[in-house]
This record gives sequence, C-alpha cells and structure tokens, in this order.
Amino acid sequence: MGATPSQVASEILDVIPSVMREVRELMRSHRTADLSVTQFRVLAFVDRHSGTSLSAVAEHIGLTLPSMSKLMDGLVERKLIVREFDRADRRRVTLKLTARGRTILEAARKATRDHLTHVLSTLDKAHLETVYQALATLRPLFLSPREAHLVLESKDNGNS
Amino acid sequence: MGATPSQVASEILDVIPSVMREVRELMRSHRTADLSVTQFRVLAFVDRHSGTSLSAVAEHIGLTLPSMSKLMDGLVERKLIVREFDRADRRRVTLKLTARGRTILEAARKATRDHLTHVLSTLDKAHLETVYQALATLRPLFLSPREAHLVLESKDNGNS
DNA sequence: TATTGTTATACTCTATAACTATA
DNA sequence: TATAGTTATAGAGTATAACAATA
Repeated sequence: MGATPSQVASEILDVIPSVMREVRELMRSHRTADLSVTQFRVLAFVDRHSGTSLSAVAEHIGLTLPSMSKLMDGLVERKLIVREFDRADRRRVTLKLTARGRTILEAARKATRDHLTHVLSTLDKAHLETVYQALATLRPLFLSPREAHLVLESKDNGNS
Repeated sequence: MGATPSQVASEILDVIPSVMREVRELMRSHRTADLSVTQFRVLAFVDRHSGTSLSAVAEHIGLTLPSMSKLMDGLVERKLIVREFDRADRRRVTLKLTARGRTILEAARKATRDHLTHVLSTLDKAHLETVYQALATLRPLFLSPREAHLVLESKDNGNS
C-alpha cells in the first residue's frame, strides 16, 4: 500500500520492456503472420478505421509520415492493405485491409492472445482483474503525443 | 469485473507499445543522458551487479551475446562502463559502472521518473496502487526467456 | 572440446531532408 | 502557399555465422 508515482515509474521502466520483448518475439516468430508489433498495430488500426489516411495512421501509431509511408509499402506489397487515391482529394490516400490482411491480422492476434493467455493463466481472478484495470488506467495516459491533448487538456487535474 | 485472460492479452497489445514509445522518446531526448531503453537497462543491471559478465547481462536483458558485445562497445567508448578481463578466468569480462556511468544513469532515471511522475500524478491513490500491483504481478511472468524456466517450468499445465 | 567473447555482415526500423503532386 | 505523401539517405539496433582466445 502507498505506492508513490516515483516507485510506479521505476516499475514501468523495469517491467514494460520485458513484456514488449516477449510480445515482439511472438509476433515475429509466427509462421505465416510474421509481423512487427508496429505492423500489427497498423493493421489493427486500419481494420477499425477502414478508409483512413496515412497521416491519421501515423499520428495514432506515433510514427513520422515517411516512416509510415515506407512501412505501408511493405504491407501493400504483401497484399495486406490496399492503398488508393481519394477521389475527393487526390493528395490523400485511403487505406483498407484486404481479405488476406484481415486473415493475417486475426492469425497474429490469435497466436499472441493464445500465448499471453497461457502466460496469464497462472494468475487468479483477482490478479487478472488488477492487471486489466491497470491497463485501462494507463491507456489514456500514453496515447501518442499528438492525440494526447485531446484527452488531457480538459482534465489536467483530478482523474475520474 | 471478470476480465478474461484473452481480454487482458488484447489490452496488453494495445497499451504496452504506447507506453514503450513514450519511455523510449523520453530516454532519447534527454540532453546529456541520451540512452536507448536497452542501454538504460544495461546500466541499471551492471549497477546492481557490479563485476558481472557479458553473458549474464545479455541473458538478463534478452539480447544475443554479439548484440550485447556491440552495445557494450558503445557504453565503454562513452566511458560509462569499464570492461576488464577477469584475472581468474581470462575468457570472462568484468563490467562495472564508471563514476560518469553512475551519473548518467541517475540523470536518465531522474528525467524519466520526473516525466512519468507528472503523467501519473493525475491518478488518485487507488489507481496508482492498482498499477503498481499489476506491474508487480506481471514482472515474474515476463522475465527474459532464458530466466523464465526458473519460474515457469514447475507449472506448465494445460494449454494448446 | 566447451565456453566466453568479438568481428564480419546484413537486415529491419525509424528519422530528417528534399522532393512531387494536389489543393 | 499549404498539405499529403514519397524518395533519398543515414543511423541505430539486432541477428546469424564465423572466428579467436582461454579453460
């Protein structure tokens, strides 16, 4: 009881990188999917926001536009995403998952989920709930810098 | 209430990468420290285990030996770590922080901690405690693969 | 022969700067 | 002129394979 923000910060620095490394290896070692974590996140975002633009994806994920453009090259080449010009504004690009993209995304999601589920299965309900609540708590605090103001500027003090 | 392992897994995939990206940018943007997260973790480990070997660090951090060797080149060149041959076994290397290494580590730690503390300061005590407990719960589940068996091999029950 | 570490090499990820096309 | 995106280029980070030195 009585964890200070400073202690929590130290824990974050210690634990989060380990979790990331494991997730990264899971994604990359999958037979057919073989995605980087960033690629996975991009597919998931485009799935939820079909027809979105490159800028929007870059902003959400937290990559620069050139980096995202190059990453997208790879996903388009692998036929996981279709990239077309917007008819209304031909500078814009519209992004959608292909059927194959949806399949691969689901496969990666399932593989990772299955593995993590296995790892997490050693936890009892109370611990599981704690982790779930903690992640829900952290989520709004660590949106990409550009999005952050949308949430943060209105509640710079007390939290819900 | 009643989060399933599967739901928690999805949250991990969604939230953890965002936290990582923020931490990474913090470390890299610091004026004097300018460390990658991995470099930071290496310094912290060597600080806690002064005189440790290269293999030990690589294993703890989850890098291959050649990768760690190269990373260490950088830290030695920046005079943050001293690397000497072990007198007892000349194949081994002993690693220690320099005074400068300790200073830089502390500076990076403080900068990151200060920023995270600011971010976390919007949380009330209960939420903070939840996050703290969750990280403590996750820690043993995501040790580096090589260390993992020490914890996991005794409880490898049913999962496909 | 086995172990500890290094060197050589290559690939992925990401960034900044300069550019093109459209508005 | 401003915006959306791409191309060119470079640097960090990591891996595998081959090697050297020591035990």
